[in-house]
Amino acid sequence: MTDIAKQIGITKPAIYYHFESKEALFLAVVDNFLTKLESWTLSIIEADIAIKDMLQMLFGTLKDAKGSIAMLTGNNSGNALEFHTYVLMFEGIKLFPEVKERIDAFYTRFIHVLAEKIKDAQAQGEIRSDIHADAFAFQIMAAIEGALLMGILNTTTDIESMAQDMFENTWLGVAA
Amino acid sequence: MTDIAKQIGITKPAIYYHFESKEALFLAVVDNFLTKLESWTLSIIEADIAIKDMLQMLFGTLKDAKGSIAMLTGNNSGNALEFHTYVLMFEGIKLFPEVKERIDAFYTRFIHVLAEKIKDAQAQGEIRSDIHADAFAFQIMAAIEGALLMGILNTTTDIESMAQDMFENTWLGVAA
Amino acid sequence: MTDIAKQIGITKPAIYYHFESKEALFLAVVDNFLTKLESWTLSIIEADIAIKDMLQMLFGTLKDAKGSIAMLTGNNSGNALEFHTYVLMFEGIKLFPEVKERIDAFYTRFIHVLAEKIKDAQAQGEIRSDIHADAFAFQIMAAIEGALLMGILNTTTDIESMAQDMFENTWLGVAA
Amino acid sequence: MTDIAKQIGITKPAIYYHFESKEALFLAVVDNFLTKLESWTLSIIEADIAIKDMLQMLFGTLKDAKGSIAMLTGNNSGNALEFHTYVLMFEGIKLFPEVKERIDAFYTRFIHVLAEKIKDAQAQGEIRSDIHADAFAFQIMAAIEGALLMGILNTTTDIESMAQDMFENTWLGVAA
DNA sequence: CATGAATGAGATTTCATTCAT
DNA sequence: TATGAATGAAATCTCATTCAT
Repeated sequence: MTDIAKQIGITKPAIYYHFESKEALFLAVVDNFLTKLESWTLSIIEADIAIKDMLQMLFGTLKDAKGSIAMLTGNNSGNALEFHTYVLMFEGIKLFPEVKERIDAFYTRFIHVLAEKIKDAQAQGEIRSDIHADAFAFQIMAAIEGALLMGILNTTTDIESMAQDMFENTWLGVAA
Repeated sequence: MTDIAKQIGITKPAIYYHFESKEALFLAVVDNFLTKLESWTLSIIEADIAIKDMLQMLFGTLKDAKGSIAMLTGNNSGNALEFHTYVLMFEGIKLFPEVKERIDAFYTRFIHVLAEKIKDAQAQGEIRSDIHADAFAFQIMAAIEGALLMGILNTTTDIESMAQDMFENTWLGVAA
Repeated sequence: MTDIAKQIGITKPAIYYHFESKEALFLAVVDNFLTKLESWTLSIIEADIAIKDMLQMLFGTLKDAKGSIAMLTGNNSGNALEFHTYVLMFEGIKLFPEVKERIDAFYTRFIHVLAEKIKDAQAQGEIRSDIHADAFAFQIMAAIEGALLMGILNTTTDIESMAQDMFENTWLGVAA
Repeated sequence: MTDIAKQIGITKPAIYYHFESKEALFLAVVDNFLTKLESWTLSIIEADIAIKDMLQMLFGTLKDAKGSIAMLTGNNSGNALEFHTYVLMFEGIKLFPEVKERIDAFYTRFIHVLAEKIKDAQAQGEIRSDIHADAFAFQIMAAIEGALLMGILNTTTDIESMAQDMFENTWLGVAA
């Protein structure tokens, strides 16, 4: 709390005027982040575009992961930010069951919507019919989440440059 | 430290007899985990088996993620373990530059070895030659890491049951 | 720290609000003492008075050593004080190089100023010219410091009563 | 105790085999030092030599203060030793009334013996009769103690080179 | 005589929180 | 709204001493 007060240039009691406790402040931060994350993600996933373009967009987010996170957090103080976003989520889950449930629901919804899109595309003949649609939706989500995580854990590999190739590999494998 | 001492049935000073500080103890834990993780992972990735079998094995780890982590940590006290393994890694990275570097090197090596396997398979005619091999290796790693992460963040979806379908989708897409 | 907090009627954390650490608090105490000691001593040594009167004053400080220290420390809780002043200085030297340097400079300056006074007095014909001036300045300082120290180590001998005789012996020996 | 055990290359319990407690060990050290100091000092002060030669010898100890202390402590690990000898005495006084009394008696005896010598010398016509003998004995002791102390506190000034001049100043002043 | 591994008691320090103004 | 100065509770760490072998 001392550090936060110092950073924003007020005193500790002033923080307590606005927030009941450290946990309440923290929850407000997580809450704010999740709200933005949800609306941003849904704006992509519920867009009325062809499946190929949607996959392109999804893999495209990897090309500017830093920019996206800076937008979501309202902070672009650089490199450590993505890392701290993960820490934020993990701490949030540890402390608040409601955060855990919300993140859970977020993913479930994301995967569900994407799976429906894929099934439509299969009906439409755009995607091979022998692909397991639910697993594929999950797989896309996992590949993107995993790539973001590895962008933090494996700084030697440059993900941003791989995003396009990953998309092409994926599309090559599922296009009807 | 009080909790740890209580758990293992000794007094706090006894811990300090064996470890210089709380951080040193923590580093020893992370170190131990990483050492096991590295040797286990390399035993898979450097096995002399067909690429299809290797992919099958890699996705197979998702089927018993809990069991694998229990083995690596020597602890099978259940559900929260995978979650805490991530927290362990994140804290380790936050505190020790050496841990960050080690994890980075681990992934780089993993991806490199896998990419070579894939290129060999392409030369052998087992995998389509129009697949971007480096991106594909990265993609496999990311999909598995992402799936593990989502196993924690999205408990509603049952990954373990999806592992086989994910493998089939993947192989369908790349097999020559 | 517990004892100090109790003595001054606050809690330990309150001390830490004002001082970074136990050492910082200790340094502040030593610093305060040295600052007062320096200004008090220089007010004597740089006074514009005859050498004989100055020597008289210097030996005179021995007559009320306890009072002088009580003044410098702002504490007159009696007997153990002089002893603790030495402990303070020794601990200060042990812990902080800056304290060592400051005390060193203090003595060097004191001796230098006094030696100049003595040389002037020799030129003036007040002090015998065959006296080694630098050594005599040092000797005065040493005799006074030594007498103060012995006031602590040898409580059987009553220094205060000897101060006047010491001055007379000294003056007898050097007066022209 | 850990440091001491490490220094002398044994384990802590081994120290406790030889000494009841930390304080007992410390007292043994102080005791050993004081015993040597007493016999060494008395061998000088009770020597059957002319007063002038005795003063010469006393001031002479300043010329090799480091050597003398190394001899008394059985340690010649250099510079910090004199300093620690003072710390030893002060701690000893703080902890053990018997040490305080012993040091007190040591000085009292020293001064008494020296004062008698001086009175004899006055009767003999070697020293001016208008010198206050008791104060002079004390003064010699104080000058030497003070010079030793300043050798530690004021390292800028080189005492060893001043020893001879101090003696000459002193003798000049008291010789009949 | 000696040791590796402890321990009880307490020292220093931290930190979320609050009081008085 | 805001602050300087605290505080209760607990965390990390130290250290003289001892136990079991």
